[in-house]
Amino acid sequence: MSESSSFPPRLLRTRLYEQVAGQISSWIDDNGLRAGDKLPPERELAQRLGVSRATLSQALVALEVVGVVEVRHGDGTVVTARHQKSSRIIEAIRSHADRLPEVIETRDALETKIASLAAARRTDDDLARIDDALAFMAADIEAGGRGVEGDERFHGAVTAASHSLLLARLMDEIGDLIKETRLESLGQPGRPQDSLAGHRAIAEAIRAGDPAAAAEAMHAHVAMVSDVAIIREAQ
Amino acid sequence: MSESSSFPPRLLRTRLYEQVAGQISSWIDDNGLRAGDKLPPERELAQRLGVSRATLSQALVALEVVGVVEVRHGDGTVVTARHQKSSRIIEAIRSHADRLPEVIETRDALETKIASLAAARRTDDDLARIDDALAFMAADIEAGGRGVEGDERFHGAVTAASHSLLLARLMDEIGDLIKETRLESLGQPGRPQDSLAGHRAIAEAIRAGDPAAAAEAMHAHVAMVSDVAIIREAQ
DNA sequence: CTGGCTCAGTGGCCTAGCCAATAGGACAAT
DNA sequence: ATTGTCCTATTGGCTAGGCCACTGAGCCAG
Repeated sequence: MSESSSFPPRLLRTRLYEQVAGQISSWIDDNGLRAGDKLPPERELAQRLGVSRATLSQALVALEVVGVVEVRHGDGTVVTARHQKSSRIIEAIRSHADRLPEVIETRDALETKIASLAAARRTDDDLARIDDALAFMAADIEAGGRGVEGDERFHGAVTAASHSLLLARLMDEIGDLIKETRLESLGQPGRPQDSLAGHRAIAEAIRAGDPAAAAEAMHAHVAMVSDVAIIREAQ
Repeated sequence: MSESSSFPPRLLRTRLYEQVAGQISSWIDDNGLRAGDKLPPERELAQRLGVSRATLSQALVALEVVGVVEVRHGDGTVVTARHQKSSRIIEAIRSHADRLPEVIETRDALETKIASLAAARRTDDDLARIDDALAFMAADIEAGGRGVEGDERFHGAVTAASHSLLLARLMDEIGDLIKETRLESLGQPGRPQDSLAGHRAIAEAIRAGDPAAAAEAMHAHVAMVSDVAIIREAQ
């Protein structure tokens, strides 16, 4: 019983510190604060936001971990240089649907390399996992599914086969973004089969231990996904 | 007056919540807790660690932001599936010096793509910034420097010219790691000049608007850096 | 000009306590 | 048997108020 993915919005419950962190963050933007600028003292800030100092403190910890501010004992809280970057970028991209091409580009850059490394380094176990993913996707499509999960597993298995923690980490980083493109792509009629064929070509190149062929196959595969996204764009 | 880099260890001052977060994190590892497993109640945990509930709460916020745990009101605190991933990876890589090749690989994947995009999209302003960086590096080397900052500026300018927020974000992500390889590479005698020559080749391809040539030039450049790193490895 | 001192401002952390959400059991209704 | 309702112990959310520790700036003696 394949579950429809649109269920109750799972009404999010925010903790107070999250709201506070968000407000501070946007306050920083709105007032154009730059790196080095100071935030108001905790006591004042807490009062202005209507929360206790303890809660405000939690919010500051969160912002500190994310790298937006730096809390200096005895001195004050200052805005960091890294602000603007990191996490906000993901949001920015998510909001601009016309950023989709960027996701494709990035995916192409990473996965092409990953495929060639996988071809050079894959162990038999890696290969087995790749085949498993392929079989899973085939069965799903056979049963009328879109093969979304199989697709995800396949790319995960190939990434693992590349034996590069760093590349895996970056793929994980943009994982959510990729998932969106995946859903769009596999939603097109006939796409799942095409995608499966692409996967098979990639798998064969990896099995043969041919880096160049693997890279080329992966590039072609990503390009196929790209078509869809760009077509949607043009609408 | 170039400063010797070995100064007082700048004794780090940790906040209590950081220590607590660290302890909890390693406690999770040591006891082999898996996704879904529960942590002890806050009251008990705080007492065991000898801190107040407020401080423990900050630590949990930090761990939550990083994605190690999920705090559920009224239920408890559970370990997340994402544990092991993300932030820990960077540390793991930093500690294993033999991971350097991974950095090179990743850099190659990203920058090759960035170079080709830059060739296709660069504006005149982008080009001007690239030339500025080139000139800066040349002047630095002329004056006996190693051109470290110029190198950094150059790659930053090329990244900007690619006009891809996502790729820029990922480059930023591994920026620290790259910086280390940069220092190693440019420390070799004769390297700065070679590096500068490589940059010029890249810049010309971008100026000419030739994506394939730019990609190739960047690939060759990264490969050159790679040589050094691998040689060090073999020692 | 340098070094030591003081002091006001600011964050770090704690204690104590009430409020709110959740899970799970008891029990009624079906 | 199954389902729905209510109760309650457990557990996190948040606040209030207070003391301690650190920082930076100004002052003063050398």
